[in-house]
Amino acid sequence: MHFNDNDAVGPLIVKLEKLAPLSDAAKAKLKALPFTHMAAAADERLVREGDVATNCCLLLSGYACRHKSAHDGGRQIVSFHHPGDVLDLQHLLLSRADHTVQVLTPATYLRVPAAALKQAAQDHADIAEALWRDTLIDASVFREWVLNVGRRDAKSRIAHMLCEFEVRRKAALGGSAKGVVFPLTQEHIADATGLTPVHVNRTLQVLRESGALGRAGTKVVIGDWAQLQQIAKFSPMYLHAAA
Amino acid sequence: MHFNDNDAVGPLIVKLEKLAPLSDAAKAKLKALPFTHMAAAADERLVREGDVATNCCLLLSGYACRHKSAHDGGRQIVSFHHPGDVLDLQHLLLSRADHTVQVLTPATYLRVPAAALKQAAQDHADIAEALWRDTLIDASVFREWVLNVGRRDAKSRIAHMLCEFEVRRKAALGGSAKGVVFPLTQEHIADATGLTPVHVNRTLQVLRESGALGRAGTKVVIGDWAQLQQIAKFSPMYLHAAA
DNA sequence: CGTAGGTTTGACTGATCTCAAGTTTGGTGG
DNA sequence: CCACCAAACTTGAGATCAGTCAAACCTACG
Repeated sequence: MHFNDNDAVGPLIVKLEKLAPLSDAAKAKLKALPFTHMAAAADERLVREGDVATNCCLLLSGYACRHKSAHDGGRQIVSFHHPGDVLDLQHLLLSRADHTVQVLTPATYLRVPAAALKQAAQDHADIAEALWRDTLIDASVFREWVLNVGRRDAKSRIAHMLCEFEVRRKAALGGSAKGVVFPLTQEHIADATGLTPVHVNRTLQVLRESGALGRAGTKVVIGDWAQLQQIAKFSPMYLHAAA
Repeated sequence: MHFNDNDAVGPLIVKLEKLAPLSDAAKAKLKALPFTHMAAAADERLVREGDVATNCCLLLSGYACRHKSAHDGGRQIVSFHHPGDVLDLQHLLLSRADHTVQVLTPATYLRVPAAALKQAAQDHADIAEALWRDTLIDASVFREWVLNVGRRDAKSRIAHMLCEFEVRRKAALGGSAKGVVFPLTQEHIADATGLTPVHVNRTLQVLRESGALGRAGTKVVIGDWAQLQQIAKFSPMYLHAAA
């Protein structure tokens, strides 16, 4: 199922041009990349911790996360991903996956052989720069998560995680924050913040009482965006304008 | 104080060759890099969070760390560094520092203009690959830290952090684990693990009682390396053989 | 409607934090 | 070599945040 219509890799080019200017030759190279359109059901795993990964995935629709497991079975989500994100660029140079990639919702994505993308980066310094910058921003976000999980209390920790999610969602999809529904269960939030689902539940109640958050059925929604950022002491510098 | 003796960048070449094979042309390019020999007193900051950073630092001797501050003043160390490490490769492509770089001990390092190193990477795909791989391993280590801080209890958390430190120290400097003295205060350990110094103190006592750790004056030393790894459930896969 | 997954609640436990003294250590200057 | 000092480490008691376990309760969806 190899297409070569130019539109399919469009989201990749859009993404990379935000990171570094691309020459026409580089864009042509990207358009010539082999790829496969894929669909994933909710909760499907794209890569498993310990696998040898030979593909990179460009998320087209839906949401995904990356997570690791502690020895006792505890799960830690280390990042969330939005449409347009490349999920596993580290597999260009590190073949053994140190974490699992899993979609949260039904999703579609483009699967590109890592070797082909790596070759594109070797041939075009501007492609390499864009991809490299993307991975550096990734690393900056991980650093912030270490701080978030290590040094903030439950309330600001959850608020901070949701702020980041919203800023990145908006960068990918546009729209305004008010009323945004997060595609997350309380268990996802717990796994991302290093808290238990029970404590997340209680903390969300507090955040709802203050109006910072609201609810849409069973899902969390933003109530007051300014207040949520205030509670989180959120400052998006660490995203390096990936936003 | 610009040298051009070939030996000075030797540690950089040694480091990068562990990450990717380098052509002779690439090595020549690295040897021609402009640099300055620097010395830092204990606790000196090389880069401050928020700075525009225009240099990269290759640590020659001594130890360093990177850390971020929470709004309430809480400090979170996000990585430790050993001789041979490049401290801030992210500044090749992200000019604004999202964290502080600080030495732990008196140290010497080579300061290289980021622009020159970036140019070297653009001219030589093998240099780019080695540097990129280094930053990807960095990111993998951050993911492990998120897990460590988010999902392990104080005892295994501290043990895990010390295991990583020792594996990386050994990769940089060689020698055996038994009796290794960590150049860390209990406050450093607390800042790296998201615990308070008081609780670190109490937990270290437990680890000493079991024999996993010992002491040399006021500093922590490894008592029983196998037991320490067992307590941490330490598995070095995430270091991607940076070890 | 029935069901499974997700959420909520209560009561209790426990790990870690806080604050506020001490005590030891390692370096420094006399 | 000793006395002193600052930094680092220890200790205790009490407070709290977050975890555990177990049972209900929703709510989306087939």
